Amino acid sequence: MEKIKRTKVVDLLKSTEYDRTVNVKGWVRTKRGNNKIAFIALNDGSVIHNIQIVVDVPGFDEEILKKITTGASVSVTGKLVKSLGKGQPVEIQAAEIEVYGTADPATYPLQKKGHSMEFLREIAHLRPRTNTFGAVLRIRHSLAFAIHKYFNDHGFFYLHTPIITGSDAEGAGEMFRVTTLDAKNPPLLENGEVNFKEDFFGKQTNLTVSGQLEAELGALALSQVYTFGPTFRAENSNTPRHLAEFWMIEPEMAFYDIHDDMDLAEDFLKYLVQYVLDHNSDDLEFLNKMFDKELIRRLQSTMETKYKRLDYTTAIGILEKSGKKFEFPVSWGVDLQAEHEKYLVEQHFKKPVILTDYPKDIKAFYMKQNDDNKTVRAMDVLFPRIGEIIGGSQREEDYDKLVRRCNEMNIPEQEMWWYIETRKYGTVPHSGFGLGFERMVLFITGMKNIRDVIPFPRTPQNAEF
RNA sequence: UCCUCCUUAGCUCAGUUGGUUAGAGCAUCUGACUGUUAAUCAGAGGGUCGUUGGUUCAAGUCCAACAGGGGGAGCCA
Repeated sequence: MEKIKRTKVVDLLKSTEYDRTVNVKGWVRTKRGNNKIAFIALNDGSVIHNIQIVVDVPGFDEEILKKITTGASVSVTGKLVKSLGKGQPVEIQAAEIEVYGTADPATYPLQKKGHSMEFLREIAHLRPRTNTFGAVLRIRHSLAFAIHKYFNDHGFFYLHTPIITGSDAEGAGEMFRVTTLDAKNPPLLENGEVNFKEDFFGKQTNLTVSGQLEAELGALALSQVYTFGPTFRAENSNTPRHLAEFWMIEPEMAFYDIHDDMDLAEDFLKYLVQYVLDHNSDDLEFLNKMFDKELIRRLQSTMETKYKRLDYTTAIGILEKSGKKFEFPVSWGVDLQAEHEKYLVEQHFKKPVILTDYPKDIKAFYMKQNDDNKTVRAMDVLFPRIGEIIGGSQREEDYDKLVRRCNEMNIPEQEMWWYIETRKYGTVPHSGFGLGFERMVLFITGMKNIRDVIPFPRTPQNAEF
């Protein structure tokens, strides 16, 4: 038989050109039947659905059919026909089957039946072959693409900020050290401390915790830039919302005040949700059915509503008047705890909330100071189920105020000279925010644990795959 | 890092006040069935009860330490 080009399952299922010979390649999900007829559900990851292969058993070598078990990889050539059974539009009547790789059923860990997420994390090398991870990974891709598309279509430039950074003053958490020094025998100074002058870069370096400061440099030249890259936090965080290695999106815009910043954040989030609703409906329906019956409705409701915007001081008033007993008592000046954010978003307003103008003492040094000398132009977007999904602010563009704030917060001015100097030459008002990519995937897929929305999660005590 | 719960077959779990030979469903294997839909029906195999130590005549069951995992909290995105 002449060689026929492979067609993906996603295209075969949409095809109405019946009775033509096609070739499909993929991994067996199930085989069932008897000694006359067998049905193989084949999946190639192009779509959540399988294509059904119909096998006339007496016409095939028994040894080949024996190898076709759950997990095996095969190439099937045959006639694409309208399905005789219910449940699928088309099926393939197999004429030729080649087995690429077998999967011993006695040891292959993936069964036809569902597995717990905890078990699947232990077999991260195989879990992409499940329906759930296929759906999550396709949605993750869609979201990444939509992010680039949104910014590209809005005149932003993709700026690549460094992954290895020489500054440790960003204040966004513990950092991973990057070094080529011998851990057992490092060069020492006379006082016994490690001599980092002999290290690869001639100074202490770390993995980045944020590309924001560098993104600001880009915005102060290109007007609108964004970063989309990996970030690293060496915090000992063991929660369903934290990773040691995660991806972050950080747009930074010159000539934007905090209101422009909030407008962009809200429009951006809605665009991403709508993009996935439009392009991944099969995967969303699967997740909605299997994991989270409210998922699609919740996504749609965040599209329809306008996010509630209010300042920190007003929010504190609402919490104080709520009459609720919080584990952490509320008063002006405290940082909002998860329980407080949950109350505001899920009980009081019942919609996403954008909180602004936080006390300066609980926020970073680079945020623009308000005239009240108490608060800064920060804005956090709080989502149901997730909590803080975006953190952003208008940046302090005044040279003297920024230097004063650095001194107050013990930020080493000499290390940050390049950042501070942008306020000396052609400074402009500007703003930006950071979106945790995995938290967005978490929200859109309805998954419950952030370890299940990234292919290879990095968490404390876990870097197996 | 703190609090809390869990660890029994390949997977998901049950296992009584400590008491003979540790159970189920699914998966796997064998057989039956001419169109199945996470097929169905019948049968079979499969366990050092996370590890180490202790209490006891006797430990899957009680105690301790350690390891791994879940949930909550903090840190944050």
